[in-house]
Formats: sequence, C-alpha cells, structure tokens
Amino acid sequence: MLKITRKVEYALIALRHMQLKESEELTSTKEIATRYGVPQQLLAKTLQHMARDGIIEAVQGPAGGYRVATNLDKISMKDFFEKLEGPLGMMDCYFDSDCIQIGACNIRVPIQRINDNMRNLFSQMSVQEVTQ
Amino acid sequence: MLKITRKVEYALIALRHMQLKESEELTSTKEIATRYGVPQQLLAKTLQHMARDGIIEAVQGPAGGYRVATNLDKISMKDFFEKLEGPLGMMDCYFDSDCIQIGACNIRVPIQRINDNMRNLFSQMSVQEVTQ
DNA sequence: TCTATATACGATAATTTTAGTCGTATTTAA
DNA sequence: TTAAATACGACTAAAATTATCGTATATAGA
Repeated sequence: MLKITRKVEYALIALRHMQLKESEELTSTKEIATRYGVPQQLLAKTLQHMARDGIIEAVQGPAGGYRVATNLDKISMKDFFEKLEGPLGMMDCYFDSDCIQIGACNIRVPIQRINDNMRNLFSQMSVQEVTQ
Repeated sequence: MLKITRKVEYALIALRHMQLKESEELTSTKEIATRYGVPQQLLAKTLQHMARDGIIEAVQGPAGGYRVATNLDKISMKDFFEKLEGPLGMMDCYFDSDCIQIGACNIRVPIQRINDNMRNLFSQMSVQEVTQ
C-alpha cells in the first residue's frame, strides 16, 4: 500500500546517476543497469518514457545514450509521478467517476481531502531535491 | 501507484457509518455490506482486524455487532494504516535492509526523506478528521 | 558500405500483490 | 435448541506490477 513502482524507482536512480556527470556527457542504459543491478530492458523503457516526456534527451547510435534535458529544479515530484504513472491519487474515484456505488459512498469527500494533501506534498517537492 | 487498499477503504466506510450513530449502538457487518454494496466476507475480516486492534469493539451473538471503541481523534492515519497494512513507506528498503543492491543504491537516503514527509503528513492527520 | 552498438517500442509472459470466497468454529439472545 | 452474529485460517480468483522477447531504426567507426 502506498508504494512507488519500480519504474519510478529506476527513473530516480538513473536521474541521480546522470546528475553526477558533466551536463553534456551521455549515459547508456547498459551502464546504469550494470552499475545498479537493475533489469536493462525495463530500465530502457523507463528511460525512453522519460525521453518522450522531455525529462531527458536521447542520442541514438553507438556511443549514444541519455543526458538530463530539463532543469530538475523546475519539475515537481507530483508532475514527475504523473508523467510516469498517470494521475496521482489514493483512490481511483478521485478521477474516474464510474464507480458503481458512488451514490452510496460515504467517504468520497474525506478521501479527496487526503488526496489533496498528498498531491500538495509532492507539488512542493522538486525532483532536484530528491536526486541532488 | 500510491493507492490505499480495499481493506482500508472498507474500514473507513465502516467507521464513518458507525460514527453517525449513538456511541453505544451496534452495527452488524451485514448492515454495512448491504448499505454500501461491499463484499460482506472481506468487510467482516476488516472489522475483525480492527476489533483485534482495539479500534472498534465487538459484541458476539445474535443482535451483536460492532461499535467504535477508541476516540478516533487520538489515532493518527499513520497508525491506522500501519495497524491494518503494516509499516508505511514508499519503498520496502525503508524497513527491510535485505535488498541485495543496498550498497550500490544511490537513492536510499532521498527516498527516506520522502518517506519521512509522507509519514509526517499522515501522523498529523487523525482518523476523526477523515471519518467525521 | 558493412558492422556493431545504441535507442524505440509493441506484445507477451511471469510474478507478486490484492481482492474475494469457503468452510468451520464459537458465542449468545430468544 | 435454534438462529444470527462474530472469529479466523485456508484457499481461489483477479488485477496490477515486473520482466522479457522480438523486431525496427539510427549512426559512429572500420
């Protein structure tokens, strides 16, 4: 309960690793996978995902790899989570309203309050703060 | 990602329902299950779990049921979550140290910071606030 | 131009976690 | 004695997560 996914975990590991290098220097998937003992294919997908979202920049071909593209101080953990995993909320009824018992439910509003607190927490925390 | 379980959801629904009654009045599992369209057996386990933890009080026999036992203002959402689902943290390495790559991991400390923020958030929020 | 090494990505398989059910025992009011 | 409630371990089903496979594309360097 209330766990982050491997995808997010691997993404943070990769970002932190890349941040320790010169800003122009490239890092390959393989380098990170072997360095941190992480499944390469899954990490690859995660990096591709981040590249699509503009968080990192991809360079193809041999001697290719990735480098950090964004100012990580400008992107919140909330946005980061949502780019990788979709809307952030402790219960799905926060977004989808297709819950059958939505009329009978007595905790919809209270749960939304908790959601707002969580989203607020992660809105105020930058990726930079975590990976620096 | 970062979702609560049905168990917690049903527990909150039940608590809120019971709080709307006179403090001595009993509520059966069946009553809640039919009222909110929730699987009775699973709800039963959840209520039994809360009874063991002293959150609610059980009365056996026909005409039996449950009533709120604790002052819900005194129990935090963090303790509530942990009673029902175990230690609260976004990654298991926060507690178990048996992660193989714990030496190589570069985000252990940052993740612990996020954990602390989350635990702090839920420590300051009472069950009463949510179910009132 | 060829080759080796890198990213790109949809499809599928395996695993783990969560959700739900079953069967049986115990309690107790009527 | 019976009926209706809680108690609880074992089991099954479903869903979500994690990991792998296969193939395509890009490109630096020999």
